[in-house]
Amino acid sequence: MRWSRAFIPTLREDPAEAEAISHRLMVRAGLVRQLAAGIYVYLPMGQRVIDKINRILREEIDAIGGQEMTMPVLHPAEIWQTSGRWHDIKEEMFRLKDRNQRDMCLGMTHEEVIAWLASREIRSYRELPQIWYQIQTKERDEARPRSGVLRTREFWMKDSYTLDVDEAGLGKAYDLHKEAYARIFGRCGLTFYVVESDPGMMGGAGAHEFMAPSPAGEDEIARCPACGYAANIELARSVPAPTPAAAGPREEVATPGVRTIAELAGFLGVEPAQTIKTLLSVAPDGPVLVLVRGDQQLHEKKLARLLKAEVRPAHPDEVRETLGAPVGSVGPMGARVPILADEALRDGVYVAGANREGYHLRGVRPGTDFTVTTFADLHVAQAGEGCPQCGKPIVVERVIEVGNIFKLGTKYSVPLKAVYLDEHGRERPIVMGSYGIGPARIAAAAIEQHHDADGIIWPWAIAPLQVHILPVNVKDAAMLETAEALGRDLQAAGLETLLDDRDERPGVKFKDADLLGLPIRVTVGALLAREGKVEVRTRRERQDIPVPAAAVVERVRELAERLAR
RNA sequence: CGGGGCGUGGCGCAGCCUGGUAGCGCACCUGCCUUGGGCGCAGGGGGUCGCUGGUUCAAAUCCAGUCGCCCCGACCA
Repeated sequence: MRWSRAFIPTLREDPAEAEAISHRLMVRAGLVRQLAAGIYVYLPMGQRVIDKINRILREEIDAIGGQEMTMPVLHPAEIWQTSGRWHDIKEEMFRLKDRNQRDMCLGMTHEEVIAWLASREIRSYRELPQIWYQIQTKERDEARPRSGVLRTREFWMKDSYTLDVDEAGLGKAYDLHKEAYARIFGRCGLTFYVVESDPGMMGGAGAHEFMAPSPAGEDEIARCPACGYAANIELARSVPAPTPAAAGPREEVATPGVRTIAELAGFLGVEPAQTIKTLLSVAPDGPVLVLVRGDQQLHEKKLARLLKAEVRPAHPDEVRETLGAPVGSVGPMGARVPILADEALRDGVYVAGANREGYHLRGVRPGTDFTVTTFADLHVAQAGEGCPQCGKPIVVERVIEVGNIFKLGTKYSVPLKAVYLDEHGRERPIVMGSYGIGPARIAAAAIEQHHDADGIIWPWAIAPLQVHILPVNVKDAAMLETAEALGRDLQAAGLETLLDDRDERPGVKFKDADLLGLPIRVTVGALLAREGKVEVRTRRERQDIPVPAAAVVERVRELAERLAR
């Protein structure tokens, strides 16, 4: 490929709207352009990266028995009404009507279509298992698209679905995907973790996410470097340090003006961990009192999961109405609503609000002084707390979710009547799994993990092209001819090349080469006339190695082998 | 949906507070020059200042509305 005839619109400066590193570099290197919030055009270099990733996806999913198909983006409302998600999902689904006023929507995912297909075509256990997949765009009206290509309203997704006769079959299909995913992300050059995740509205029995660590990520995980425990922060467990012992009888103390845990601890000279944080939450069935230790944060997702319902914090006037005291002075004593307490509060003696404005109680023992309806894990796991498996300190990291796998079970097959006859002639629902990977997120995560101040450093397997040939001065006939000859030779050797034949100053071309980040660069410059040599360097090491022109293919091959690992 | 910010040639920005008819850098075009890290000189093209309405003799500038984009939070199958 010749740069002079290619469309690679690089930018000298960072675009104003781009914040995340991958966003800035993808725009500056001419990979993508934004059409609207969360809607992107993939330019030729960006498309090549996506193609490379998709090729790896196809190879690995095919290898576990996946069969590629293509499903529609436009769906009739019926199948979504049947599964119940037409109503469960709100503004996030793009909805429209056709000319006959029939309800339609744009596909956010394809469980319904798969279940519909299976319901019509699968009859017998003899036809199972199946692994079906597609690589296609998904449409979701995201509340807030952000970080360039990391969270968009239209995005590519490799989504596969498994159909099995029973849970055991699903387990096998699930494990096959888990292994395939690890190979995929490894091949793409990503550092990643496999973490336990919340199945959420996908429903079902189990789920994992594949997470690429990066400060640009939107999710957090807790993991244990010692034993390998890893989970999304939404369900990560942790063992907080024991509550410091406290002596003294139960007594009411005046705490004028104290509103926060920090103020309370400071005022009374106790540790935050020796206090109880009392929060009133409102669930559909009414208010509940939620207690966490003063040094902990309530995780609303955990609370919602426990109550199996959406919850919201109570308004200050609701707090006063329910407990007879303002927010800063409330506590569990005497409360006439269900009390949910974090497990860290099973033991210990605490300071808690007295439900009387300006007063707190010392010497409060949960379970003794008041009745806890349910003890549960309700706190946010924090760095340094104990691993739930081995007790060693956990770490908390920001990550980009690059893939997820769900055990769906029969959540979609039952309503959509995707059933088969087993060997005894009994009708049974198909057991499903669903598995997603976002190719654009892989690309962005790779950039987040592999870049320097000057640009992208592409992992070999997903680089748009492999070798950047850079004649320093194209008006020098010998340089240009040598560069062209090298391009032909390298291509003949099976390598993908970009020849920067533009009549630009060397500095401009060097900067662009660093920005685009092809793994290997061959510079044809003054050394050619002097010694008959050109220079070969890797983008990562940036160390020029003089090589006789005739030995370039050999040298590049060696480097390629090393870079491809 | 709550909070904050920004819309001025292709890109990045100044001008706005204190109204007087638009400027800088880069990019682009022409010529000369230069060629190992975003050269130099000279000349040139390109903008209804997001949109609508209002105030005013006069609006990029003041007022109202509206649209778009970004960031934080909520949300996220």
